[in-house]
Amino acid sequence: MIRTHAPAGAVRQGSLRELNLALVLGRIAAADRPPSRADLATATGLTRATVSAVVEDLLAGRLVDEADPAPRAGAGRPARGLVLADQGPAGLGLEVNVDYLAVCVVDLAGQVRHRTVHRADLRPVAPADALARLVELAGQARTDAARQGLTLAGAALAVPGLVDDAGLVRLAPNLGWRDVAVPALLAAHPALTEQVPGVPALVVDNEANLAALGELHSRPPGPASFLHISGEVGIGAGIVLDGALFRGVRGWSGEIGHLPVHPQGRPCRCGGRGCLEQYAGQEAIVAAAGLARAELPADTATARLAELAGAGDADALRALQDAGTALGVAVAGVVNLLDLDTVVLGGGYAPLAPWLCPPVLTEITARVLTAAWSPVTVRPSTLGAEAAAVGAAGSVVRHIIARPAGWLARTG
Amino acid sequence: MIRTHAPAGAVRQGSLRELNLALVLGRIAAADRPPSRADLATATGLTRATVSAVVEDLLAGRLVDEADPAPRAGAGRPARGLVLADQGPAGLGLEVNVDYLAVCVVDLAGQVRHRTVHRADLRPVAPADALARLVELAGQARTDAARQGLTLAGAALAVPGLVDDAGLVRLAPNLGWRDVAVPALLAAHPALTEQVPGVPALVVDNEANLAALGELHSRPPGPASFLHISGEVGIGAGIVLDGALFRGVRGWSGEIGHLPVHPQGRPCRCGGRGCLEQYAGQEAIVAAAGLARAELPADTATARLAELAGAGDADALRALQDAGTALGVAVAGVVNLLDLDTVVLGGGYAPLAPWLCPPVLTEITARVLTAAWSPVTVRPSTLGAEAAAVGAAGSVVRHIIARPAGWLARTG
DNA sequence: GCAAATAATTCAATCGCTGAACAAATAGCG
DNA sequence: CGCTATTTGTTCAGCGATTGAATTATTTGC
Repeated sequence: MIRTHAPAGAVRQGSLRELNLALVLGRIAAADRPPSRADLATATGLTRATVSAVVEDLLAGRLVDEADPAPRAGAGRPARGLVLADQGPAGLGLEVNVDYLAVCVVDLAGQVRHRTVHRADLRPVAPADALARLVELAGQARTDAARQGLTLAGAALAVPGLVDDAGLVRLAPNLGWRDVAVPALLAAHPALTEQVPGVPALVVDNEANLAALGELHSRPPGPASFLHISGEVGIGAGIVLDGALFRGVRGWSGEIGHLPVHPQGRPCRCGGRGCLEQYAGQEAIVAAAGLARAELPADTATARLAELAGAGDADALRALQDAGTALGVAVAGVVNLLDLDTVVLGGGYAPLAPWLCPPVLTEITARVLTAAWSPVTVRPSTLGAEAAAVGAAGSVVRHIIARPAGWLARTG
Repeated sequence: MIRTHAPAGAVRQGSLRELNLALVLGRIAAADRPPSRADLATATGLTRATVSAVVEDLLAGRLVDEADPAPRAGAGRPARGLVLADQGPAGLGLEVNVDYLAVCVVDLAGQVRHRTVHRADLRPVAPADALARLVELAGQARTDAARQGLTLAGAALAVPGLVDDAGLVRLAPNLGWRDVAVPALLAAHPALTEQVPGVPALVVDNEANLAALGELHSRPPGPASFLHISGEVGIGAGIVLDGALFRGVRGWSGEIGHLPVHPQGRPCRCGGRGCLEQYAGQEAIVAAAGLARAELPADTATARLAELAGAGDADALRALQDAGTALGVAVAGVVNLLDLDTVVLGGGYAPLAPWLCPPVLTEITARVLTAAWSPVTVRPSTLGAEAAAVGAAGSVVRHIIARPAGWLARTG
C-alpha cells in the first residue's frame, strides 16, 4: 500500500533537499526530451546553482545519466541532456492470475526490460506452490536484470482479489484463495530483492489497482484522473484521482462489478441482485454469445469472442452489445459521481473494446449530466495482457522517483 | 476551487518556514486541548527551539493566543496553552438555496460567530437580485464580525448546482439558474471581504461539496473519508477522500442522484431512466407519502413528513422505507466502488434519518462485499439545516490554517 | 528552603538555497 | 580567423531556518 502524500511531518533542513531531489527527478521523468539543467531551473523555479547541486547528487547516485548533447538552434554553449539512468534501480513486477503467472522488470524510465509469462491454470494449485513457481521466475528475472546492469530495488505483486494493508489476500474468489498471507509465504525466499531503505521490499495489491497505475505511468502518460476497468471473470476498477491511485479506507476500492444495473435481476454471489458482473462479466458474455464456457480457458475465450465478432457472428455481436450497455449504465453512474473524463477498458475488455466502446459511450452520453459540456473518452488500455505486472513493477520505480532520497541514502 | 495539495513547485528556504507554520498551526487546530510548545515539539518532531520560533510568528500574526495555564499534575514549570485566536481572521459563508438565503461567520476555531437565515422562495427572484439581498445580509455580518474583533479574510458561496472553475454557475435546476456569472455580479459589491493575499476573495462551489466540508471540519472531526449525501429536490453527494474534498476533473463530482436504481423505471430529467432521484428525491418521497407537493415549501414538507412518520402514519413510513431502500442500493454501489466506511445523511435527509438509515444499512449489508469484515456506519449530519453555509465559511478558515504564511505576510 | 522536574529561550554551528560573478562552449558576422 | 553575443554550467559569499546544547524560568514535593 504505497500512499504518495505530502510530507505530513516535520520539515527539517534536510527535507528541503529531499523535496527538491524529488522535484527535479520528477521533471526529468516527465519530460519528453532530455532536459538541460537550465531547462530544469526554469521549469522548477529553482536557481541553476541549486539544480546543478541536485543533479550532481542524482548523477552520483546513478539515478540519472548525461545524454549526448541534443542539437539546438542558435548560439550558446550546448546543453547536456539529462535522462533517467538505464543502469540504475529497477522494479520487479509479479502477477498471479487465474490462468498465468507473469514476472517483469521495469527500469526507471518505465521500459520493460524483462518479461516472462508462464501459462497454467492456477486454480488447482495451492497458493504456496503458485508463489514458489513465481519466485523461481523472479530469480531468472533477477539474474537477467543484473546482466543488464539493473538492481532490483523492490517488488510488487498483483493478485485478483482483496488485499489488506499487511499483504494478506483476504479473498481472491476466481483463484480460490482465502486469507493467504503472501508476505509470510515469500519470507522463505528472502532474496527476492535487495533491501533498499525507503522502498518497501514487497507490496501486494489488487490486480485492477496495479493495472490502472501501469496505465497512469505509460508513455504517453494517461490523464491525471480516470477510471480503469479490468474485465476478467470479475470486474475490477482502478480509480486514479489527481495522479494517485485511490485505494479507499481499507484498500478495497474498485468493486465496480457489484453496481446494480438491473436491481431486480439475476442474483449475484455478492448477495445482491442484478449486479454488473452478472451482465458484463467474462462468463456472462461468453455464455450470452453461446460459447460453452468450460471448454475454454478464460483468455482464449476472449480471443475467440473477438474473432467471432470480427467475423460478424450475430450472437457474439449481440452479447457484446448487451454487455456494453450494462457496462455503460454502471460507468455512467460512476462518471456522474466522480466527474471523470476518461474511461479505460483494460484486462479482458481491451481486445473487445471495438465492440464495447460504442454502447458504453451511448449510455454515458444519455445519462451523464455534464456530457453535453465536456465529452467523456472511452478507450482501450495501451498496455498488453499483463498490464498488472507491468504496473506493479512500475509502481516500484515510481516510488523511487517520488522519493529519491531513500535510494541515494543507501550504502553503495 | 481550493485544491489542497502538496507544494508542487520549488522548495526554497522560506518554504521551510511556511510548511512548519502550517504544520504547527494544524496541530493546534486539531488538538482537543490547548497544547504547549513542548507538546507541539513532540507531536511534530521539530525541536522546541523551532516550535518557539514558529509560535512566535503565529502569536505576532494574531492567529494564535496563549491560554491560561492548564492545570497539570506533577512538578515543573507550567505550560502555556496555545489556542486558535478568537479575534483573528474569520470566514464568511454564503448560501443561496431554493427557499432561503443564509449567511454566517466562522472563526478560526470553527465556531459559528454570526448566523442569519432569510427565508424566501428564491425561484421567482432574478439571480442578480438574490445576490444583492445576500450582499446586504453579508454587510450586516461584516459589521457584526468587526464588533467581535474578527476580520473577514475571504468568502465562499454555496449554490445548489454545477459550478465551474471560474465561479460560473452552469446550471442550478431547482433554482432556475443557468450560466450565472456570480463573481461578475458580485464585483459590483467589492467590499464583501478585505483582500487578503493567499486567500481567494470569493469561492463559489456546490452546496453538497461545502456541506461535506463542513461535516469534515466539525467538532469532533468527521472521518478522513466519507460520503455526505444532501437530499434536497435533487440529491447531491460530497465526496471526502483522505481528508480532502474530491471535486472531479471539472469540479462536478457528486451527482449521485442519477445512479440507476431501476434501469427500466421512471424517466428522469437527465435523459436516463430509473435514476435514484426519481425514488429518493424530496419530491418523490413527498408524493409517495401522499402529501400534495405544491402546498408546501420544501423544508416544511420534510418537517411534516418527519412529523407524520413519528406519529406512525403508514403512508409516510412506507414512502420513507422505499426511498431508503432506493438510496441504499445506490449507496451500496458507491461504497463498493470507493471502499468508504462512513455515510452521512445531510440536508433534507438529516431529519428523516431515523427512518432512512435502517433500510440504507440493510441494502449496504446485503450488497457490500466487504461489509462482513468491517462495518459501514450510516448516520445523520451533525450540522443543522444551513450546513453548506457553515461549511463554506469553514472552508475559508481551513484555507488559512493550511496556509498561514499568506495571512501572516499581509501588511498589518 | 532546596532538589527535581518540566517549560521555554538563547546561541553558536550547520545545512541548503540564492544571486551574482565567472568560466565554458558554441553560432554568427565581418 | 577573430570578435561578440549568447547560452550553459560552476563557484562562492551571504543568508535564512533548523538543530542541539546550555541556560533561564517556574512549579511541585520533600
